[in-house]
Amino acid sequence: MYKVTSFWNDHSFHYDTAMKIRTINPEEKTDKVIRTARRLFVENGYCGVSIPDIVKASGVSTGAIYSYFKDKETLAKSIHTQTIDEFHALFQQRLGGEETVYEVLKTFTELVCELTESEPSMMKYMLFMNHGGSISDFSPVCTTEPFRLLQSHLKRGITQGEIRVKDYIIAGLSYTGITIRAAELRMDGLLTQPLTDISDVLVENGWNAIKS
Amino acid sequence: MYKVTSFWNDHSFHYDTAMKIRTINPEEKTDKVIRTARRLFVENGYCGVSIPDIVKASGVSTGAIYSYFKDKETLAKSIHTQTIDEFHALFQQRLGGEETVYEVLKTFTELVCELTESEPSMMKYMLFMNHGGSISDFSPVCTTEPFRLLQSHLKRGITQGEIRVKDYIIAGLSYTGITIRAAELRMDGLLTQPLTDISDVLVENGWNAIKS
DNA sequence: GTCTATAGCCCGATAGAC
DNA sequence: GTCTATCGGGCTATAGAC
Repeated sequence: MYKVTSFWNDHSFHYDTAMKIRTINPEEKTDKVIRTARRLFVENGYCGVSIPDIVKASGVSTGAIYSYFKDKETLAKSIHTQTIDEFHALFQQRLGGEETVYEVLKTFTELVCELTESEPSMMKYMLFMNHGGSISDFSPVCTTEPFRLLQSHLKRGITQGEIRVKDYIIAGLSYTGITIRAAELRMDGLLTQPLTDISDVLVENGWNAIKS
Repeated sequence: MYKVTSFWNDHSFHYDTAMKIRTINPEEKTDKVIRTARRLFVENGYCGVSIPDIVKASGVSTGAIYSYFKDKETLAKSIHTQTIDEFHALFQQRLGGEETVYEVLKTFTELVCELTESEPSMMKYMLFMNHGGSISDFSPVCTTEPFRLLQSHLKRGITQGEIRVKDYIIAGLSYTGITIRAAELRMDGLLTQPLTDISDVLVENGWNAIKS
């Protein structure tokens, strides 16, 4: 059997009566496996990373990995779900719900810029990870919650006349395309400045692309 | 030994004296292997495609493949080079050399839109193919000739005051980001319209993003 | 629950027939 | 030059000790 637990829960540490740290517990190891595997997957692709590779890089044994995850595909699926959930949580956390469309878009760009610098594995996963059709039922990142949230704000902006582009999908890809492309080039090493230094320009260009 | 020949050369067909078609010759088979492998690579990733897979899909035997290409990596490298050369040739073919910056950018978008519909494997390769670090010295697509050509025109546009954004790299990614994102979403099945139907909108949005 | 060792499979690359 | 058969190696997943 296997189980997939939340990243952050109240079982992350156990102390015995003498307050000495016990053996690292399963939740921590699961987390370590997921983060290590995500980094390796974005670097080498799903098929390019073997379980022995993950064992060596994470320090968690084969047996332990297979006790947490039924198989390699289940591990990949956990990484997928948790990465998107994590991004969505961070995005919602920054949104109070009362913003103008412009402010929501600006928040999106700023988040992507910051995460590209601070959590490159996470952003690389979201932008580059292509499970190569081999794993069938992975929702493309652009159909997931954070992007649907963005789309609902765009629809509002179009209705209210703030946005010139009438199709909300085209408006969305036109705004986000700039931010996403900048993140891609930054992670490919073509942009040498930190993305956080140019997020204002990206917001400005994206908004010019679609505003009325 | 192995050799990599140009896609289009004068040895593609041989006729005997009675004008009956001879056995399919090596150039045709090399081409078939490259195109089949490219399609499989973009679908399943480099590591996700085995030589037996290519043998089955192309109808060319293992022995023949290894006579054209030293190994799997050499085959991948040939695909990479030829795909970029092919795109660059098509791009230059549409440019007379006397265009305004706007016309060059518009030509780029129109080419990407048309190829996304007519040669999806080629565009998928250029946009998605990530050799996962495993193959070391692959130039990222965005550092290759066609993109440098675009950049030289952008520099001119900035100097002449047609473009507001002062950094040519940021101007370039802001314009192309929209076109490229549209191609990505189309190939992921999220855009149902043919890209050729919306290329005017993409040009307009991209130009609005960077124009003075 | 977690370890090591290994079974069984398929891959990349080659050898040798034609 | 092109085929099929095959070798060694490394993979996924499991079995069995602790």
